[in-house]
Amino acid sequence: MTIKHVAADAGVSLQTVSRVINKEPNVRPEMMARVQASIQKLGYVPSIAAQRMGGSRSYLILALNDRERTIADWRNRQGTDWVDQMLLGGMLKCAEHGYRLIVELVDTHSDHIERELLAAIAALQPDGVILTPPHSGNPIIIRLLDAQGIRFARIGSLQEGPGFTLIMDDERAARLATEHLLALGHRRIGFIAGPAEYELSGWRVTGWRAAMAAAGVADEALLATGDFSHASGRAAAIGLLALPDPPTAIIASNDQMTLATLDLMRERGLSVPGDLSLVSFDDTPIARLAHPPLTAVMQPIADVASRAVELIIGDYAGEPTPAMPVVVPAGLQLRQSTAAPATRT
Amino acid sequence: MTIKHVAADAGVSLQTVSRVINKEPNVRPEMMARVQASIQKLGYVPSIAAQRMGGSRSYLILALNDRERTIADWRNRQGTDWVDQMLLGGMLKCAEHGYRLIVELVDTHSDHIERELLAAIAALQPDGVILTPPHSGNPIIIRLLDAQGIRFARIGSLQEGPGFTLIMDDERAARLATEHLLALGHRRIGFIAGPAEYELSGWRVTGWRAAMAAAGVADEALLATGDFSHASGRAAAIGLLALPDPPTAIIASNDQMTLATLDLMRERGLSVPGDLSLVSFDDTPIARLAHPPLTAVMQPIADVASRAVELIIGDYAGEPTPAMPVVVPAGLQLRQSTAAPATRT
DNA sequence: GTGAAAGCGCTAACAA
DNA sequence: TTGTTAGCGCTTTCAC
Repeated sequence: MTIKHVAADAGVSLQTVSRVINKEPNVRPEMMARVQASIQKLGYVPSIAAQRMGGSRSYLILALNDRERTIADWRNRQGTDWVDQMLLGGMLKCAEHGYRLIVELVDTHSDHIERELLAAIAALQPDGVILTPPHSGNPIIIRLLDAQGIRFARIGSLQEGPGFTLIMDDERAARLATEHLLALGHRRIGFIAGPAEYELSGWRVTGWRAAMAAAGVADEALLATGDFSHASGRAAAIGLLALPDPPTAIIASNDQMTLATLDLMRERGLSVPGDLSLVSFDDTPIARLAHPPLTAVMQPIADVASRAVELIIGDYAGEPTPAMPVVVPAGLQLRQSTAAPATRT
Repeated sequence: MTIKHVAADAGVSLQTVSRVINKEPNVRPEMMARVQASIQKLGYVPSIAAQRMGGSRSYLILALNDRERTIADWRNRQGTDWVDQMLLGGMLKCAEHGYRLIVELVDTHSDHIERELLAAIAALQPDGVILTPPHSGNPIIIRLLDAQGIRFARIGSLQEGPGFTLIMDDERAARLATEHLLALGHRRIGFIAGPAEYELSGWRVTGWRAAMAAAGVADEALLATGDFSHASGRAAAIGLLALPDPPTAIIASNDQMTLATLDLMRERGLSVPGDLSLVSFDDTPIARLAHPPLTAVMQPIADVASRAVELIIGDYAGEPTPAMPVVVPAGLQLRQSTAAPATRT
């Protein structure tokens, strides 16, 4: 079934069929109806390879993820569902417009990152690329994509430069989380930050700092840093709890580090939220399956991915570009890991 | 960068470059080296769209999943990582061979399933399709793929017919699980089966039945059925526990139903494994994050997906086809939800 | 062992 | 508004 069959069946030229397929103007309604009837009847669907060859779009969008971290998450099976949420939001939005989303893994730290990316682009010739952290802040990738003239969306990066930028308002989310704890009566609220490699690590710290300062209880000693791993979260928690005036609540920058803190408390025979309130970031399945279920900042990954696809596709239709960055609000999911602090003696 | 540039740079014809790319014979080693040097130098990567247009492969493999169930899993965020494991095994294996894996969602119950599938095939012209349950047992899909002459692998189906078939040895796994409980001293072992729509539901029951019969403790009253949902698992568990001679252990056919049973026990103030031993199926993240962590049958989804890709790609190279079905062993992961039964008074 | 030709299914630029 | 022509980058004939 090719465009030729349709043209023959409808008694028109190839070009007219092509125009109908691509919703181009300058086709009489009756012609259009006739062509569409033939398309329907013959079950014709254009080959994207041929469309691509003809100089049109490839209807392919690449979702670029960090290879090492993604594979580690898949192997660990700890419930990290970043990729699933990307697919939920991105793939479904793609499907609405006849696009496909292809997940591609690329090494961030590799020196041949350019080769890898160029190879993927040359092979697939995607119409757009979605960058996730830490790729979204990688100047090499950004420059390369820009030079190639490929539209791309950067999720979780505010770095200046070309491409659509989308963030989940981490700063505000961190402030909300902190204010929630302050409202419960906490004054010593520790914060376990993520690695500096991720821009959002800084935003989250900023939000916490702002809320603490506003409440007049700021103390940089309450800030620790991890690298998103369980082990690093544990180490950070140990440090915070060893302070002369330890926190009564801790916010950790992802679920793994929060869980590490929870495990540590359990080991020490202490209770959450009795002895320590805990707020997590990301709200992957692990947060709701923990005991107690964790109060957590929900990352609207599916929404952001969906918006990213819209931006990439919408651009083609000549739609106006919204102001950057596009901010998708993150919410605080209250669960059972937060409570008023125990009264000190 | 096209094949032309390479040909010009190497001082050979297009055809020779093409031969080198496709590892065809009849190219002198020195020619080959020269061409490869040019390819390397220019960073040339063939366009898969053009390759496809030229009558060659598309280097695309479709992973067909059930739309409704997959989207529900993504939205629920309960840690079901079937798609991730498919990607882990399938996508990485694809990457090794220059292929891409595209996840495609299709309605099983839809009457326009043929239209959906044909559209995807016409658009992408994939070199192969991987079918997962319940698609893998769907005669309409199987017939259609066969008629289209597309290679396909069916995971989790033993139904006769064309295509490669792969199973995870559910029957043996169920037997192992049952024998584990028997060895612990259990005699009343309940089984919550999955819906008949999934062939593997039956295999699991068969394994349990065989082990129970071999031990001389078979009792069909101990068999209940659910539909893989939490609610159905709960209902099934309630039924089993209400028996005159209730089970001291229950095996449920997936993690959701096992967790429902665990929740039920907790509600009733009973302990696992103290009052009831529990064995789960699938071993998604939820199983290891439960309290207590669940002894579970691990589904080697990544391995199976990897094998499926190998079969599809390998076939092209003229490799001999292994005997069907390809059986990938499933193991039993021992955790803390199983123990010897409490002694009856 | 190598090269020249034709054609895959589609779209862009042009002409009518 | 419609049809015609050329060409996208590659692989397949088929000659040499």
